[in-house]
Amino acid sequence: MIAYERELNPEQYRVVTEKGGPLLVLAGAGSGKTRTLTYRVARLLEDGVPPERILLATFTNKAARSMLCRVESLVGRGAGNILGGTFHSIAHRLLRSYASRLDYSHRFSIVDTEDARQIIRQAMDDLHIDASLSKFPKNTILAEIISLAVNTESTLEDVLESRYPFFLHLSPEIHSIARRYAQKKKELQVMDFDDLLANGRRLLREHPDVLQTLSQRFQYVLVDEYQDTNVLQAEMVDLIASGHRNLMVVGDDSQSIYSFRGADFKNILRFPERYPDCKIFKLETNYRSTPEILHLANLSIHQNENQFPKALKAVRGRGTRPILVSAQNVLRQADFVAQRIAELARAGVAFGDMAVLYRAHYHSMEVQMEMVRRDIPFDIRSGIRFFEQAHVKDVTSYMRVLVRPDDELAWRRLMMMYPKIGKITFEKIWARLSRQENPLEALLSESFLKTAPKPAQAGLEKCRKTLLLLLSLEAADRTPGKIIDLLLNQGGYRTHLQDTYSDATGREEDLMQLGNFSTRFETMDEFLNELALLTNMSKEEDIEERQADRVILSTIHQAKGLEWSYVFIIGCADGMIPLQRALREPGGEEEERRLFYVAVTRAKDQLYLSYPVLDYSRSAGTLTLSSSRFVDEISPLSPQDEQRPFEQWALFDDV
DNA sequence: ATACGATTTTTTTTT
DNA sequence: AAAATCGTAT
Repeated sequence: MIAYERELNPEQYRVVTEKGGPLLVLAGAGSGKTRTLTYRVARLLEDGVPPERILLATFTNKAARSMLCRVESLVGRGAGNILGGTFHSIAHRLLRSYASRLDYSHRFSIVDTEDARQIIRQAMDDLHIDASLSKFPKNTILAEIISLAVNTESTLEDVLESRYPFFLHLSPEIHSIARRYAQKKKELQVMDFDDLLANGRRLLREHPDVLQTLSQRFQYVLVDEYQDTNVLQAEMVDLIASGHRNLMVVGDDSQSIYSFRGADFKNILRFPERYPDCKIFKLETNYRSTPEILHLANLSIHQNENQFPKALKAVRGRGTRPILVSAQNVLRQADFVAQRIAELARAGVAFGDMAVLYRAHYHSMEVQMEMVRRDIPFDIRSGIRFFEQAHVKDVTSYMRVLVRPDDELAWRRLMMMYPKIGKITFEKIWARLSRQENPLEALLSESFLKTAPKPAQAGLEKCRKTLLLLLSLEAADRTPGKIIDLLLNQGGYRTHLQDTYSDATGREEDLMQLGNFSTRFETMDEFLNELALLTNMSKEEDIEERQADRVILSTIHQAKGLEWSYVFIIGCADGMIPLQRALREPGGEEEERRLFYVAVTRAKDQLYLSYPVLDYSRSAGTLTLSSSRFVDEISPLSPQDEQRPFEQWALFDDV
């Protein structure tokens, strides 16, 4: 038995022991939100609720894994039957079982952002819309527009009007592209990320028997990071919880930072309206940060209008005041950060206890270079997602055609790696190939080769050889690891890597890692299907990574939920945070302030805010920047002010 | 006509 | 650093 009363504070204890019904938990930063949630699940299990009747929706796969892990160690037995994961992965699992209900093959596959953009580009080609001629939005932007319309459940016009007014006059064309895109996805039997949610909800909405089964099954539904849900996700949750109405949502409206992908923190603000009988709990005791850091955080977030009133209460003793550093330029800023990190390290602080946070990846360029120069070990929570890198997509496209010979996107990628096969030649080859019962077998036949355009034949022959090589593997041996090995050593892919990239060795190592990673999956099919939903090779799980003592460089978004003793927020200039571009969005300033709040509340002991006074950009030349409005609006009136939230330092070269 | 290499631009955040 | 675009070679 767990000694709940001793291990939890009274706020948390009340939440954990509350019986059932709709519950809204407003959990401030560092208030033990995850702890509360895991103890609650443990408590349910101890009360005899079967694990398979609990649904736990989280924001990232990592959060789900670590939470279930903690639950298991609490109750001392497997909690593996709990359905836990991101909304996308939960929807994915439902759709695998019920795909036929929505007129999809149960073998549908998932396309990632890049694939989706490709399909949209094809849709534009089909409609003879040339993006380069007029000032027509590029496929990337179109993908965003279409996605946002789905996720906010609004019309394309609404999205255009609020976020892209300068494209409003093109709405008929954009509509036809969207329609064509949907049609193509259907033909290819693929779903994009948004389809997973939209179809997941459709399944529950339109198939009462499915809803009946699922809503009866899930006796308890728990949702983490509720402030970041969008309309589709919120409704899915409502539907699934409709059977037993034991719905607990946990979140912090002040940390809602994902509106760019449709998240609507009105879901959390209006939860009490949707569930008038709900009970509201607040967790406001902060165990993480010093009172000085919390003072700054509270001052900042109080500038926002739309929120539940709240204030974090510190339990820790006094620390040092945060410091605002104005540096002459980005190089000086980088120099300061690296210098300070080196000093702290010499004073005995572990590298792993320090982090540098920023609004956008490119803000960190100079810091990265300076860290390399000084030999400071660091890890970038990189912007480029592992599974989206070119070499990973290259090798997985071979796997894809083996599993699904009609996978056009995979074929396209695969063939275009060979010489003399570009966009047009591929179209020609595919026009013939796709008519065949099994494109893979057709390609392997000698006779097919002759029908291909002359210049491409040599490349195609190589392609054929490589595929034959892969097919020569025994079915049981046809694993991702083995395929990668063959491609590198006999398929000529190693040469291709070396010819194409300067960092070929690093990429080769990535591929070995990918091979290792794939062994977690039972079948190659499963591996490929899950791939699109993964962002990173869960570094937390690798023991090596956990022990690695490195400074973390991360965007604020990716830092959510994490904490460090020493935190440097760089680029605290107006235009960087708040980011100029984000201010144009409706509600942009408040969202950016929440982002700032998230960044500030990551720090446990010491917080440094820094900004460059001069910045250089190719388009605008040299610019003078001023400190962020988020800093200015809480600035002390005088340096003697006892309540001042930060000290000020200035770093300029001697003149 | 097509591929491919050189050149230019362009960066928010993520499932 | 990667993608989009442009110009040239085949």
